Amino acid sequence: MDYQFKDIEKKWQAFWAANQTFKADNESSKPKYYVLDMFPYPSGAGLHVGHPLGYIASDIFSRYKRLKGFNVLHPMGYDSFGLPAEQYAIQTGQHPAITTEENIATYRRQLDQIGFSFDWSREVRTSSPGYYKWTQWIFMQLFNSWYNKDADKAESIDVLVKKFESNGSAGIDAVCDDDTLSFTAAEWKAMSHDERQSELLKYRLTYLRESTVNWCAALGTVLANDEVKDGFSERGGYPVEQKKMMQWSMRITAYAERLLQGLDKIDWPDPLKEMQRNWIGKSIGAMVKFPLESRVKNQESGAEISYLEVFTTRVDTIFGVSYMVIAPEHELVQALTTPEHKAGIDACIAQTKKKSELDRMADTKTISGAFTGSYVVNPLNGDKVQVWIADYVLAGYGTGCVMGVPSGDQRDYLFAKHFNLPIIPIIDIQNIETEADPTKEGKYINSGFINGMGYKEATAAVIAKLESMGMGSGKINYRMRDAIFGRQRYWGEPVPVYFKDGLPYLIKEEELPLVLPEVDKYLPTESGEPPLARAEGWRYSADAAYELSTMPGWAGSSWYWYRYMDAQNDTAFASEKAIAYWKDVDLYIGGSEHATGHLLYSRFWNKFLKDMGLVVEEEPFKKLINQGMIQGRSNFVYRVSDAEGRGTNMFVSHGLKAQYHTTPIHVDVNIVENDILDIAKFKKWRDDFADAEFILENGKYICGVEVEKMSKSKYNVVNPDDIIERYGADTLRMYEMFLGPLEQSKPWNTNGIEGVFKFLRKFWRLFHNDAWEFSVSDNEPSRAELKSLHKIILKVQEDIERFSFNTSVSSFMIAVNELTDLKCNKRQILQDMVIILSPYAPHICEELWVLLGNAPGTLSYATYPKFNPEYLVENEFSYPISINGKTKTNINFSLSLDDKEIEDQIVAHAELQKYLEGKAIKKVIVVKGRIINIVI
RNA sequence: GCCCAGGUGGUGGAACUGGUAGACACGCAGGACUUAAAAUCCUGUUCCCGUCAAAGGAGUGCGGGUUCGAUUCCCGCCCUGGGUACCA
Repeated sequence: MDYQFKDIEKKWQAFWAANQTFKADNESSKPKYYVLDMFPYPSGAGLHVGHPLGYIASDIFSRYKRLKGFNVLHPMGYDSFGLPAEQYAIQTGQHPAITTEENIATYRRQLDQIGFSFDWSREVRTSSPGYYKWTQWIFMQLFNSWYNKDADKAESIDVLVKKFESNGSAGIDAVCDDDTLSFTAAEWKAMSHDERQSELLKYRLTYLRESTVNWCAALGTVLANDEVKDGFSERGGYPVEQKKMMQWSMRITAYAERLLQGLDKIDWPDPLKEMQRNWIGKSIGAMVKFPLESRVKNQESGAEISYLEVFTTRVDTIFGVSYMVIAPEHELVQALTTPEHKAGIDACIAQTKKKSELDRMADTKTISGAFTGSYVVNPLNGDKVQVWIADYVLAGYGTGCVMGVPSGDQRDYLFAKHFNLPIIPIIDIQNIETEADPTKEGKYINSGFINGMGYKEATAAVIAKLESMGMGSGKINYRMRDAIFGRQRYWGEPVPVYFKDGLPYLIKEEELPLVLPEVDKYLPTESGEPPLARAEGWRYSADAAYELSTMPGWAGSSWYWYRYMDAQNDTAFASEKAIAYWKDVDLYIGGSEHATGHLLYSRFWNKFLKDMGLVVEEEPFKKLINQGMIQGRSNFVYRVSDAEGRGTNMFVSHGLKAQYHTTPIHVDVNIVENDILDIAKFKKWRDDFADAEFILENGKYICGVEVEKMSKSKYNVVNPDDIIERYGADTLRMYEMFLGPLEQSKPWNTNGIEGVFKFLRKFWRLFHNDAWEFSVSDNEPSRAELKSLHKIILKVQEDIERFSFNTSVSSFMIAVNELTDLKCNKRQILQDMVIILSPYAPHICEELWVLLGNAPGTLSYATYPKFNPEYLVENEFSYPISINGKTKTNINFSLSLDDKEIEDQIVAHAELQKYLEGKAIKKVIVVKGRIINIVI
């Protein structure tokens, strides 16, 4: 029979499901190996061709590891809470659970078609109560914990309470809020219950704090940065401003140093580690207090403030300070502003509120700021320094307050130039005519007692001086901020907390899961409360209301790999035994776009769970591979605008669009063929295009093209379904690998898929005679056949172990081409070929495996063939001969000759004379088995 | 802006540790088989100049550098993609 991929694939997928071929056991005499994929968010667009890229790679690896004798855990699930389902719910009224359920069914069908060796008995869904019960449970453990810096780990809050009871707050070294009180044991005991709870909240690893959010008053909701475009909501185009709001936060900063140190112990791509290091942003510097010329009152806390404190990494430049800047949202701004400057300050704050943090940092061209009218005093030279506000200073980083040193910092330089503030040179070799010079070389000038010193000496001297004055000290600062953990959304895990007298308390453990209540609409209430406020009668008790915000998208994904170890467990997030067996993830494959989100939060929760003694490894993912993103190829039509700039019904072809005013509109790539629009389909595609008219070129409408992220909203999603229908899953699997290096991003195209399909047919044909009858020979293989086989045994093994799947597909092609040329149909060769190819193309291999006379289903647990180097031994090599680095010819030499012997023969070689142009040979470089270079 | 990655024929890519640039495919051109098409097979295919054949020259985003030798290492620039804390 010819290669009937449809029948074969259906048959084996059914076989694997019926026999639970890939079910992993939680005990085994084999070594364990845990291969994890980043689980997908089940979007309404279905699985697109980008998803399987990583899954195919991990599946090849899993199948390979089974062949190598490992007990492999390879699970799959769904990260099923998220914004898109909620937005869809808002538009249609459809409950997100229903949408999600449907999407998951689609995903499952699509995944099954590709022939993955997942253990589906362990499937997880973050939105199912049986799962999020444990997400809530972990939240509770965090709430019940504090970070003890002395022990350098999280501990139960009860330990802290005991310390307070015996010694008060003395000697406590915790990661906590900066407004904790000092008290004795007696004072602690004298506190009211509420006072104690309020104090403890400042230490808990999940806690409430004021955070800035994108607030859209018109929609009455908080928006993701994603939903905000240029200061307006993407939906509706309403203005968005920055607003402060009480939010749940996670004290991830407690783990900053451990998150940083842990990077050295894991096998992750260096760029990704680098991104995390930069995100954590450890900087060694100093805190410096600048006394205020006159004291002010903090209007929020009522405290008297006598100084502004800054963090700086260049304390040595303190004599170059010519102004001070605080963030526009800094709590002292109003207090520092003098009446005559109030108008300017208020205008500046209003401007800032319109910009997101990202805009503020990205925009270095517009320099804006305002003088408050107040002054501080430089503690080292007594200079009076103006206090400004400027939006390049962020309240969330450091102290929200920066000392301006224009000679050493470019942003400060531009700011000083713009507002005519002094620029003081402080280092002798500094050149500050046109820009700042941040040099650390040279000797200090204009710098009081450090004049003449070098950088290191000066830094130490300044810190020592500040410490002796009580005006500063050395300090390590992290750029990373605590993670905001509340979302004003419906489709997420409810936070297992209720409020009584304004203080948060956990619900009881036996009350878990706190199930997401039903609501009439998925929008915020008219008064701007989150959607959960709509749930009627949903309160903890008559005098205690539930927390109304839900958890962020990353909550459920921060521990899911443990759930796979013991997915059905009802009494723990995973049993101690299961965790002790599987321990951690050996190989994790996913996109680098998660570098500073998911991958950091997961490490954080893992470290916390380790501190609690609940898991055994400090790091969750031993080895990580980033698969590249398969990008979409978007098509555009160009809508012509009229004189007033309004869109018309007329669309102009790409080549002629320069003659009109146009707006590009994404068009579904499925109604475009080779960039030519199918006009009939276009008119049917959306109602508002039914009467569209077109300006064509050469009778065709040519669409514009752009490469961007594959996404439903860009109408550029390509499903794997069509490809499977046409070529089968084995072809899809091999083609996605053949497309290029796993780690590289690339736009999707199907240009080369025919070649892969032809390869599989060619492979099938090796086992069949001209009449398509199965026919293999039991004769001894020839030396040439064995050479082809052992070349591929070695190559595929090496390639899989360095995740170079594209090159092994090429090698398979070469091997099959060679065996076809040799007309090889020897069982000894072909049986091993089937095993080697099976991780890549499992269906066809299962079929051939059985045709070869093996028991069905045993291929997955067969043994990878052993490589024998004897078959590859060569005794001669055709050396490329280059003259001054330019290859001229090839000459054969025995590989047993040493460099000197080759050199002697080269010098005497007659054939080379014509290349030497009569010049003398200066030097001969022989690289054994590689190249010979003659220098003349 | 900042952080990270990438840029090689008409296309996807290969060259793993500084050692023959373009493997393997796609596409294209020509041919075989066929009434025809599909399928299959064979030959050619980086560019320029040129030939019966050859022999030259250029060439891995751009400009420099190190080296006997650079796609690979270093410096500067340009372009593209990802992240930038409420997309996941």
